[in-house]
Amino acid sequence: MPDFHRIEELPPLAGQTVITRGWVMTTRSSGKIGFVMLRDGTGTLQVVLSKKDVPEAAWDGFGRLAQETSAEVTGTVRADARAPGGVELTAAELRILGPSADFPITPKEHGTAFLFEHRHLWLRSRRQVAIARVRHEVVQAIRDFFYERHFVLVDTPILTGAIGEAAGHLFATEYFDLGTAYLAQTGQLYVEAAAAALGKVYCFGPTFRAEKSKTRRHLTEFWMVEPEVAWNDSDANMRLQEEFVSSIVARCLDRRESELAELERDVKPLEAVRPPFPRISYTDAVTKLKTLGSDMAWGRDLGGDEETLLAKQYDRPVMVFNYPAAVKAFYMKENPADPRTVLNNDVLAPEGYGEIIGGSQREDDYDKLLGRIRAEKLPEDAYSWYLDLRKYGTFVHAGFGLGVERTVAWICGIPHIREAIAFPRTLYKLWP
RNA sequence: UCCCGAGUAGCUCAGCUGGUAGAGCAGCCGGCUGUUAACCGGCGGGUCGCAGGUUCGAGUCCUGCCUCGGGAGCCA
Repeated sequence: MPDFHRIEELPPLAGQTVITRGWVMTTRSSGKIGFVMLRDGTGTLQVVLSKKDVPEAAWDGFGRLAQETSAEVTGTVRADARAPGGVELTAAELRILGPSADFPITPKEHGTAFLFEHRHLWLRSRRQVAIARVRHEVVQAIRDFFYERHFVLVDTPILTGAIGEAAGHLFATEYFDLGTAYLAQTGQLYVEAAAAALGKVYCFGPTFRAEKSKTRRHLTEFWMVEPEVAWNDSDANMRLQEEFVSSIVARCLDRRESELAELERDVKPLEAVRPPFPRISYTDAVTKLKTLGSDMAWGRDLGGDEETLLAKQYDRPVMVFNYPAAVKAFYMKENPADPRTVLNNDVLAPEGYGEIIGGSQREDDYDKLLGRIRAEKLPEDAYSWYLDLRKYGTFVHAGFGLGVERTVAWICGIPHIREAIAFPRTLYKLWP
């Protein structure tokens, strides 16, 4: 295989003769001169062919190029103000590697239904490439953040027995002679066990929810990162969250500027994302929502409308803490100052993107936890190992979960979470 | 599951109080030596989501169904 260059490597090579490969985006011709926009995932390149300067076979090949034909071009790198990107390739030779006819996604408008039916091909578009690169940066920023702070990655099981909150919202599958297994909707309970072993841990993997959600904020399969820290209380948990979110955003602003520009993302709101984030108790939030015209009542969970209304009041993510125990999960620690509430918090992203984090201090009192399990009629046997964590050296600890796709959608400024993952899984999408 | 909305050419859509199907783009053919979603000329392209009903006549009106999109609930 001959040595070749990726498009991103070409700008410093002006004057040199190189080989490059890629896929055709568009072609244009003015009779005896031809232009090809080539992309290879690292960048885009304009290739110029002059009929009199290339072999007949190469000129003939130019005529057979169609959208998404893959081709190899040999030519001279040349700086030219007329070329998009400032550098173009004057072709000496062109070879078709893979023909393409009638590519379904044309450079015109398409509806989302059509695009998602062709998701495997839509991924090649500029916007989708930019989103994929931002997502990659978000994931790397997450891993680096925890690595630098000496957290240990613990991979939690995807197949689990009956555990978690409500089994009706889990995907079920046969599991040999052990009955039904469920796809995990959280790694949190396992990561709590690991926190007692390793101190600061996190899990990062796919999560599954069988809810029949039909909104721009929901997927049935999504990626979630869940840190859990021994000896952190709810307040320390919130400080970790704001530092975490701020570092992810800063990293994208620093290293994915061109992708955000490609997505036409206004980065002003992102630049404001710095600690400290505003904090408001659930109770104060209810009062505030009422003054803003909402019919919100104490005791109800915040709905999408309430979250958006509240988040609009701030220029950065807002933390809402200490919700009523009745609307929250059994494992959240009771608030000693007001037992009607628990020591938890959500982080609401600005610009209407909603909840990107849900977290809490965990109930570390054996009897109180057992009481909650019984009150919610959860299978006590299934939670015996979880109760053990409170039996053998119980410890103050807290953690949270951040939804990767919601975070990516917010940072990219895209309207629908489905574009934030390569192959989204929703109520009606299992293919491709 | 509930509430809205949409299904017409490969794609995006138009089609008026009912009169027998239209545009742009894509594709194909031809022209052009600097194009930027190039441009100019020409050509082909339809089970109007499905089934039934009203009517002399239905893309258009009525009923049912199907598919998809948005929202609610649930949550990250």
